[in-house]
Amino acid sequence: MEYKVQKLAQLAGISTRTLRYYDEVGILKPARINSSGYRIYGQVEVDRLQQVLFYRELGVGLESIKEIVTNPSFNGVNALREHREKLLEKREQLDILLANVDKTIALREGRITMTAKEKFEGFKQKMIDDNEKKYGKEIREKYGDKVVNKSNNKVQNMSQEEYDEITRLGNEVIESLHAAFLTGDPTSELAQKTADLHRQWLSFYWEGYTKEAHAGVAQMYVDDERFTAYYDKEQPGAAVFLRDAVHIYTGMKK
Amino acid sequence: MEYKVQKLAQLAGISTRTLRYYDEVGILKPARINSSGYRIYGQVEVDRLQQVLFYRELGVGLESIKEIVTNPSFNGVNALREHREKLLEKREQLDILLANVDKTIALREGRITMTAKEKFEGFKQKMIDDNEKKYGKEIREKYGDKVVNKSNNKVQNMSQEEYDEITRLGNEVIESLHAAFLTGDPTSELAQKTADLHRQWLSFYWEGYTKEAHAGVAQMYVDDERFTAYYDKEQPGAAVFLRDAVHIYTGMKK
DNA sequence: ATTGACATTAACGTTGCGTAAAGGTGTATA
DNA sequence: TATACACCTTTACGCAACGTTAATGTCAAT
Repeated sequence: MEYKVQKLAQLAGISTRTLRYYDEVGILKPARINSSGYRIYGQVEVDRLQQVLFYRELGVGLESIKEIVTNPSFNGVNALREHREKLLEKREQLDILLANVDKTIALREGRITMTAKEKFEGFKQKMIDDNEKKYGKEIREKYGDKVVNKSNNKVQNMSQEEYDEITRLGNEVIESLHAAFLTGDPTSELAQKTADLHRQWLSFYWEGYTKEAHAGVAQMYVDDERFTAYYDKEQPGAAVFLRDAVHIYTGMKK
Repeated sequence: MEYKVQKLAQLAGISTRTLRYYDEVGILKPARINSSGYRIYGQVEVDRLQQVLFYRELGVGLESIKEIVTNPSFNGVNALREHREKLLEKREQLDILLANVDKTIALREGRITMTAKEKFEGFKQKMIDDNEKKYGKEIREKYGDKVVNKSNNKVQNMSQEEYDEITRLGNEVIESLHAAFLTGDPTSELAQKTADLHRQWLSFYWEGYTKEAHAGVAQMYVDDERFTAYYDKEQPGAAVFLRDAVHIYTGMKK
């Protein structure tokens, strides 16, 4: 049995364009071309097309399909396994997106009144601007623009609740540090709790928390006098103490 | 503070091409163009860009983003909700793909040895070909090419186990029909069990089982003499009996 | 004056076809 | 036999969101 494009197309439930395209990219060449230049397909091609469509339904890309169907020695299962991995990745990505979208919707339709929100937006912007003015350049040099921007974006899209929460956490860190400092022992339970609070606080600004980065920031509190001044304001030595506590907390203590 | 493309680009962690593209499609126009034709962005544009990138990270399309950021009255939350629906659909699609891929992998790496498998592939192909030769045209006319192709594809990608199972089921239908026919009552338990077996058997070939289609096929067994002959071979009247049983089973009995 | 970093526009490439447009082929019918 | 009509062909733009040359202009410093 021989078919021209349209016959084969409706046999397979696809368009003639698709068949021509498959010919063009070498996925499925017709058995022969007749004297009028028409594409003529035979049984072999029908079978092959069936394979192609099967893989296509699984979402496999045409390039991979081509490898599978043109290369008899090619292992279809392995290709499928690779494909599976890609699908899994995509789904994870989707899940992350969905979580963020849900979160954003929840925050946006939240209980922030318009005027209060506007004022609040001003605060946030000020917070970002201040930070940029004070530390912008160094921080950007140290961590790269992307990280800083992500952080700023995060702040900008924060809700009142989140803002309150982060402020509260910030105060808690200070209070906890104050109490822990009095023990004089960075390994003490209180000091470790402080380190943990500090981690939570940081996590508001950072996408992916890592121990290394945490330890790095703690070290910066000692190296950069502006930070040192902030933490040492009421208790000289508090910055060093916090760094030690965090280094122990993160297991970065040499 | 004013920025040219590169400054703004690295501030935002994107490419200059992206900025020019956003200008081109009207998502983010520069504040002004200087005498040399350079794009100059100000604080307003930085803020806007931050918004754009925020929505972009949520996977929102540029068209929607454009609506959101250029139209102050536009409701961002609603756009997000729409977007959320799209994401959910995508994930469902992905899940279906994944399930099918997994299934295929499991079947392919199954216990069919190469030579046995090849022989088996031959059988399957023969089965498809025979069917096409016998009933192809009519069936295709009645149910459309897509349905038939899906069915054929399904058979072609069946494992030995599935093939055995379907053969076994087919026999079971015949045996059960034989026994039920002796009761003479299509409403009898045995007859209804036969109808159920028949449903299971059909479901191997069909994607979406519906009562209507089931009833239709049963009717065809009576209308088409080739089928009638097959079922009536040992017991004349069996085809009609099966149809009646199925019509009762599916609730299609007028 | 030259170099080097930065800017510009223009235009193709990516994936898998849909959708014309412009024109040959095959056959049934007036 | 002319013509209509269904079917075939190639060519090529369009989609999303930019990446990637290529060719060329601008600015500040050497």
